[in-house]
Amino acid sequence: MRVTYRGDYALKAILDLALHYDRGLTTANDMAKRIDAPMKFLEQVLLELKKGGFVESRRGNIGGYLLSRPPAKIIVGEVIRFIDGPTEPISCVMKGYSNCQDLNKCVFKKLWQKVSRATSDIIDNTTFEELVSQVTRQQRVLVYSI
Amino acid sequence: MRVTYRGDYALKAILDLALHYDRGLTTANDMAKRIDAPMKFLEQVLLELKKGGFVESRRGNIGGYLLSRPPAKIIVGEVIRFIDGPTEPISCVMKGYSNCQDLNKCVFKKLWQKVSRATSDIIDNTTFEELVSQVTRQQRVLVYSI
DNA sequence: TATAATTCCTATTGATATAGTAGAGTATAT
DNA sequence: ATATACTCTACTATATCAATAGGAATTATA
Repeated sequence: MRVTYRGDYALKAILDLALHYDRGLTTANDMAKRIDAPMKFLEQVLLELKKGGFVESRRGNIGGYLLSRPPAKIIVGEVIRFIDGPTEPISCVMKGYSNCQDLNKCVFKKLWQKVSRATSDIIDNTTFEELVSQVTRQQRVLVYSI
Repeated sequence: MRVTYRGDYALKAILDLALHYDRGLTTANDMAKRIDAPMKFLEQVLLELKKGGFVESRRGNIGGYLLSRPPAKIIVGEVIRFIDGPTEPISCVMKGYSNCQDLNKCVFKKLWQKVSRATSDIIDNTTFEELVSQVTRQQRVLVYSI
């Protein structure tokens, strides 16, 4: 698995929207500043996220973006796969691939399947609700420590 | 983590040598046929593996390659990192990277660190001795089932 | 109705990585 | 000598990545 800037921005964009969930729209411009992404690049990513059904948008003056589902129903693995493609470390372990002919190859296939499963266990069991609560928890800690 | 063809061939080459450990040299040509890799490409990979101290070679007539250590002392993670580079899913979790300024970014950093550790747990605890015994076990099963 | 703000859409670019291909040079057993 | 095999370097074609750019379409509001 390799997370690209697209993927990184996508996750950060959704977290940003999750942190503002139920509090109106967020513009690409504001978001870009907060997550430190080039705004025009972020726009492309947001457009993709819209096609993926993760976000909705409103055009025109005072337009912007918002989540199309509550943060609890958006899963990290789902987003990153949609943006960056399969998370498997090598194509031979991807679904739809025929079995290896050679047994020597198969021992590696098993290894990569393990890696693949371990990765999925993490990214498919993390929702943006959890991430939001992690952020707010962190912020409380910070406030106390000041 | 993404395993390239270079990495894939490197692992398969070392397994091939491990299966012939203590039984003389193996030529790039023979190996290429067995692991189904373009021979000239494999040569480049073997040269790298030599630089990495994983294999040794002998030139000239009846030359070839052999492992420079017993299979029990060669670890998958070591090889794949040497050939394909860091296995971290994103650069911000790599060693030598400064901490994130923004807390929002940090929740992802933690996530990718988890993925990174889970991956390392697997690839850094698998030796070629284990892979060899898996292969031979498999072959026994096959023989019985014939 | 004009305007400003905003999303939507597509094209282009520069850099880098990937997966080879090719060919000549060097060493060595017979 | 010669055949065989490793060594070294250069080259190429393709794809991916990370933007950058510019304008079209939409919408609230003055």
